[in-house]
Amino acid sequence: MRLDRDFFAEPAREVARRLIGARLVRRFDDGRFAVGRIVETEAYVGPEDLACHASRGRTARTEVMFGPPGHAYVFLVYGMHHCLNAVTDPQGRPAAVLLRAIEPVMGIAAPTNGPGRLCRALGIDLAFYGEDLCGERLFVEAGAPRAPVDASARIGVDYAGAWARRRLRFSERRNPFVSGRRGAPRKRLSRPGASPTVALR
DNA sequence: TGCCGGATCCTG
DNA sequence: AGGATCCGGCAA
Repeated sequence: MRLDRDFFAEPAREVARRLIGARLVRRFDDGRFAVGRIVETEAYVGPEDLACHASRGRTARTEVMFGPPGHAYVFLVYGMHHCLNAVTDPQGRPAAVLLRAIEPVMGIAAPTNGPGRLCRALGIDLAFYGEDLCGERLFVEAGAPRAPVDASARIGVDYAGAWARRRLRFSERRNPFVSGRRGAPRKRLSRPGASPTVALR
């Protein structure tokens, strides 16, 4: 069942939590589909949230967040990567949920762990700014998480003071497609004098 | 009109 | 650990 606009009209935190396990569907112009289970999200809860772009006012870039929910807020970061958000909350209250990672289900043969990779894999760029997420090219189907949903601090928003510490990031526990530490621990193969205990995650 | 910084990713 | 790379926002 496809998620309708009412689903997105709820507070960003709720929507972010409920999107874990749902399926993101991208329909390309040639009719082919790409589908992924959403396994990681972040809530940007409103103008008072110093990590939310809308906290710096209503501008051309943030305009879509002030409009009706269920539309795409896409922006460019670091000059090369796109990020896909779903606008949430009732119209007039600017808030959104960043889609950070999906688990490939169908028609995906590229990394999808991380917001930039997700957009690249699905062919999403600034042309999708304002796209209706209850439309034909991009939509979401209901689905439930398969494991407990963890809440943690959002990534890359250290500048936001106390807001950076709020646990507004949601991820499906132990899902390997969640962004962040990939595969084995970074470098620590053996520490001199370390006890021979096995890897500690 | 110019400049600065970023909700990231990849390579060395 | 550092560089790529470019758009929006704000200062001038």
